[in-house]
Amino acid sequence: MDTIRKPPTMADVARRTGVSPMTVSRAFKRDSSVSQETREAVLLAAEELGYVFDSTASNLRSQRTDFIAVTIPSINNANFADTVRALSDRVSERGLQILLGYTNYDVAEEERLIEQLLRRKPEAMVVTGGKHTPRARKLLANAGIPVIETWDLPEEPIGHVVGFSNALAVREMVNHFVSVGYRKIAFIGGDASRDTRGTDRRAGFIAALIHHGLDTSRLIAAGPPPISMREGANAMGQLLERFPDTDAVICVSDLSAFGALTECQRRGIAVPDRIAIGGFGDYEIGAICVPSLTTINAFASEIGAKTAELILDVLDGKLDQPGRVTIRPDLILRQTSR
Amino acid sequence: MDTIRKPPTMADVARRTGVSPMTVSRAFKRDSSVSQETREAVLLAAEELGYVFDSTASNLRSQRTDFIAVTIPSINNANFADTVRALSDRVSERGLQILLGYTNYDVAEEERLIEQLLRRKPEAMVVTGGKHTPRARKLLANAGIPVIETWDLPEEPIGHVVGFSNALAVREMVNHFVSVGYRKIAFIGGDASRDTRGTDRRAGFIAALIHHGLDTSRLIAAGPPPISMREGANAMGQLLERFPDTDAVICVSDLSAFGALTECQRRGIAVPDRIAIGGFGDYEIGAICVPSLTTINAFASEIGAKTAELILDVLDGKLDQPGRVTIRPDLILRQTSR
DNA sequence: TACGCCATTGTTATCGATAACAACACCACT
DNA sequence: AGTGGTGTTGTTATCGATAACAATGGCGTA
Repeated sequence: MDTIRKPPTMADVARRTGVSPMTVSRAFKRDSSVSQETREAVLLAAEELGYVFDSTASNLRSQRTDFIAVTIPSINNANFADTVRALSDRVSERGLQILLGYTNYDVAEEERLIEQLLRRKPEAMVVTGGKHTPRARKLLANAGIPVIETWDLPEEPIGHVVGFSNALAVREMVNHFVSVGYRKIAFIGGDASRDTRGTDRRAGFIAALIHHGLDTSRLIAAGPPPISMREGANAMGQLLERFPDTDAVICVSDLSAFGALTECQRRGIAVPDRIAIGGFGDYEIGAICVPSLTTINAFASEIGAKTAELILDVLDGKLDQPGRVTIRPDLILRQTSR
Repeated sequence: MDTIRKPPTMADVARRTGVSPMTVSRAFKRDSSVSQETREAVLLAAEELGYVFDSTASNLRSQRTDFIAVTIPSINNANFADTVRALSDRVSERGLQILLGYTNYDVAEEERLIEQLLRRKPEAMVVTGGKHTPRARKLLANAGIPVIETWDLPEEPIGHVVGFSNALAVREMVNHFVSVGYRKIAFIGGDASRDTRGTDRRAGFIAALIHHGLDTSRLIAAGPPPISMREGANAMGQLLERFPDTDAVICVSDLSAFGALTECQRRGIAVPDRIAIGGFGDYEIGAICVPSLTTINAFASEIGAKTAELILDVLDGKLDQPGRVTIRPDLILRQTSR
């Protein structure tokens, strides 16, 4: 009859191998000083016993968890997913694991999430964006671990930064649109208060129009983030009714831009001949759809990779002052605009 | 001058509040027996000291981590992201946190990942798919925690199952296509050995064609997974050259189906008049694109929600035998087919 | 031969919260 | 007054791995 037995510990493996627990512990580390022979014997005994290494005990004693905590606004967004993937790929080579949480584009939720993640004692904390509640800032600043803000260039960074200026990127698109002759340019984005990157992009849009002396009233608020394809399509419908003479529209992301494009297709409106469309983020869909989307490549994967490098450098003690990596977004001209 | 001081512990908070560490511990739990007065005093002292609860110690002593480990093939896939989000939303209400890893559609990588995740002592383990290496199966079976296989209906489940038959779902689409008159039907999917759900879908496709006495040679292998828009477009190009008289094509996902659609648009081939297209997964893009995509809704979010409910039931001791939740995918007819 | 270095292994105390048990005060009810 | 229950707090030992230090044996070199 099977009795419910407790799972084996290192002590059990040690007994079976005829060594001390400490030797078992060393055998499970990569580069520690155990003879090849002993290590193999230990690992064999462990496999036979069905031993599974217990990180919780290791974490407490060694005061290391090998977690990298990451917050992103949404798990369903290909841009953020790309960043996380690049980050994860890079740090997992070093045995570090991503601990992921999403904020739903809400700074209050972000605060809760940050507090929860910090309890797990991660080695570093990566947050998306540079706007946080005062308490979240305080928690991060006092956590005693490297903090990296991404996808933004905050004026007063908490620690390290790997990002770009959302406002500047959109401004460059506007400059291009104006240079090729568009004058009645609209913006489709989310409600102002929530998605801070979206708000920055809209601010850059308005600033650029003012700079060119153009009308800034063509702003369509597509609801609370995330603004995806459906919201983009609806917003384009509103735009066409409220400002029928619009000759170009810039959308907060490629997803909404694609939605807007399809709405034009449904209404038989020629893109780009009657209205041009610009997106943001260089999602796969923008390169594939017909006509393909003019957009801005923000180098999502590169943000993740650079963040990983920065974290590894800090953990290795190679960097003792806050790092600031600035990404330069790229305007990609395709078929939805001149 | 600031000396580097160690972060405060419960003992520090206890001293400051004038109570025992145990009382502090209770104050940080939700429903434990501390007076409202004491709790507030403790939390105030904690806040003043900048105390952050240390999960690593709690995890070891209580033998609970409140982690739910989850493996998905790719973090960049909206279907799996939907499942994880629904799962996460449900379990986080109960203080459980998702520990996510991705396998890159590779069972060997899955094995490594499962081993790594089990070391963290999760309360339950959710895996995507029902095909695993023998060692992975053994690790899961011996882990002593609830195991839930999803997005599949394995013949010999390890533990619980929340899924559907990929083969059957595609078979139903084929049946519909045949019933409305399509006869030369092709399939676009990934290379056979990798993505097991994709392979199941192709198997269902072939079985259905055989049942109807139709030609089964129109199979396009679009490379190793993930098969996304670009691969779908390339595969459609191949299909049109190798089997120009094809009258319908079923794609392994909506992403590849959309890519295929755009290739037709680039070549001026009428959809669905000259060739019909079917997708899989009911991604947002399929509902928005023009023409909209005929597809199969596999209820990704529902899989996550049902998985969460199952986990909570098991952890509450309300379920002592393996659960098997079968999802019934839905054929959604839209504009890319009759 | 003697010395010291290196590789390998062992011993002891500890990381910080909490399970299990004990104790105390206070109140209601008989 | 005595009894029992409830709500609140305290005490002690412990979860399982490992940091820090110690010890051993083998080998090369002077």
